[in-house]
Amino acid sequence: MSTKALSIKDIAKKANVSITTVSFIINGKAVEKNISTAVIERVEKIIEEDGYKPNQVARSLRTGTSKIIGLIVEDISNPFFAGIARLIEDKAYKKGYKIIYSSTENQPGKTKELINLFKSRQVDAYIIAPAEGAESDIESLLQEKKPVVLFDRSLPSLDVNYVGIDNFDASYNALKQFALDKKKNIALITVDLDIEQINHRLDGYKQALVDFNIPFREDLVIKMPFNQSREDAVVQLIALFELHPELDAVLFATNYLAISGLMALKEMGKPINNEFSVIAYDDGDVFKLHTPQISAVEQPLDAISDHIINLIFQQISSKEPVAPQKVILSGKLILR
Amino acid sequence: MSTKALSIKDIAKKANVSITTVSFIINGKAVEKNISTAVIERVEKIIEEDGYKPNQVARSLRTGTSKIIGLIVEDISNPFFAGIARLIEDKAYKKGYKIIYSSTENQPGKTKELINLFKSRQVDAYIIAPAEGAESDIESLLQEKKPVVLFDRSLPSLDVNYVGIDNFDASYNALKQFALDKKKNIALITVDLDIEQINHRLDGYKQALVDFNIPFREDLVIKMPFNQSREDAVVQLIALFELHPELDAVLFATNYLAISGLMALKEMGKPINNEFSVIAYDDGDVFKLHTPQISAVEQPLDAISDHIINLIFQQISSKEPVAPQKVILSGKLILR
DNA sequence: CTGAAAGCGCTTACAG
DNA sequence: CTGAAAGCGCTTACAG
Repeated sequence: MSTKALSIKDIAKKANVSITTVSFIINGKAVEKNISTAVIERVEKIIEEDGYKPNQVARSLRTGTSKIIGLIVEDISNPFFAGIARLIEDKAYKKGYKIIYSSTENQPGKTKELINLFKSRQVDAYIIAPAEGAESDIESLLQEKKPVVLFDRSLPSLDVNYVGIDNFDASYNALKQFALDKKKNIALITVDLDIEQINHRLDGYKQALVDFNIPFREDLVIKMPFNQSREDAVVQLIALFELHPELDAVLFATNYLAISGLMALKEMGKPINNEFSVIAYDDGDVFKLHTPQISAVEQPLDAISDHIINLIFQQISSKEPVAPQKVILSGKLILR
Repeated sequence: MSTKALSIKDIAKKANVSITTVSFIINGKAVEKNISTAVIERVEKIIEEDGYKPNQVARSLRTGTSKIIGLIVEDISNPFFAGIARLIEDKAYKKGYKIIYSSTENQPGKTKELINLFKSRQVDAYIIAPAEGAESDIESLLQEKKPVVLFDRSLPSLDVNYVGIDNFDASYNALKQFALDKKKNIALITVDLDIEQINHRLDGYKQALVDFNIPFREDLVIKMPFNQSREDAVVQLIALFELHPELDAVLFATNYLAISGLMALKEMGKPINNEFSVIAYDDGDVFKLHTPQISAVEQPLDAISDHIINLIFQQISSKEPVAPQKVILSGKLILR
């Protein structure tokens, strides 16, 4: 019924105490401030009965904190980011924090815009999968001593917390498997983004070729345009597979590229078997249910989220600056 | 460098005007308030150069609005909700609004908690896929004249905006297809939630059986526990399929149940073909890439998000109360 | 043991 | 054409 929310003033009046007293009680400082038990009980009863909830906005303005964590990713609907978002939300919620998110679509400038927007909302901490060219924006956050954790993509030039998998290693292991299977013509289908994670996936591929004595061929590393439509990707990949009938193995550097690739193969009627194998980054139902099942590099979502949240709260709760940590987990090669 | 953000006071001082003047300029009321062009230009230059951004928290406290929309869903990592979240984010962003989200996991009480939390943050509008028993919480929002749009699941007892597909119709059409294919023993695999959307999916199934002269069998409607693990679901479904070798068609009422079902079938080595067909709710890559491809009821994510956002902004921008609308779209049966 | 008052950074009715 | 001042709902240093 009440169209207007209760304020601390209303509670104070009703309880016949000052708003100071109510504030101390709300914030659990009643004992420390020697408020009498009688008063505490009276006030708490009124708060309970009237369903009073402190106005967080006023609190934010006064304290400079918001209990909100900003999450900036490339695309919240990508299963990898959506999974991380879900797990982070859960863990943050348990500590009384909420998440506000935004997708950058890798648009340059969007990261800066989002950070400014979040700043003006007094966001307490930032979890960011940085787009290309986000260094300076994140640098400014660090200078202001804001808690920041990057994930998925590191920015090597910055001394900042990071959680991710060893992409070099993951690619290397995938290639090692191909080498064991006597593959000779192994393509890497990747994306034309100059971000560390993607670069490492390429580096691991190259190093493995060297170590296993497979000649590197420039024309077997395909960098697909990032903002390409699904349809265009499928067309391009069909052309690729037709152009290179000698291919006997493919590593896809992202889950959406793998999906496009599988669609291309399905359309062509080209089977996946001992003569033609594929491995995809980021495991998912689609790979488990595919016929045949698709081998994949699984990122440990739960461990990644755990580390992110722990690093965030380490920083939030400590007065002194905490030395940034780089947490590198292992991607798990799941052979099927 | 500046560890402390600029305030309107700093700008006013630097420009040698009052904060009132600066505020008018920031809020585009300069002309209306007859501020001289010289002053406007001077102030705007300083704002630009110093990169001043108004503190949104202070603004919220003063105006009672936050330019934040609250999104409450069952699970943000479910592809359906993640897709909606992405599209809504985009459309809201263009109007200067941001999204704060939370997952309820269908826990009773969680909705109330989230609404209260969002209220205390002065969220301007609510987009909710309501869990069981959320009626009274949403009712309280309506009484406070907050903009609210429900989606995915309607609450028939409330006079509130809603966007969703015609689930009765979608199930009916799926069953019609099965009838055309001369199916006789058609199971519905659904979830044990008493929410409208799920009930309608069952109702459409039943009505179609009547209309197409197929006997209804209680034992072919399987209500799986909502919070069941993937593994348990697969075990239960394998048992089901073994118990009912006479089954010749299955309609899965949610995408995750369909995925569990496909895993069960794969594990059993039971093929999907003319003798045993399936249709799934909520299309996705996993169904397109499956061998054979799986027919599905596609929800038009883009149209759903468009309607949600339009309804939200209709309410936000109008002074008078707007009559609630129920937008019922069609699910599209994609036969493969 | 408790309260009056300042102040967080804005917006806006009012005054001139 | 522009400014001083009140007030949004809190927290907290200070006073008694």
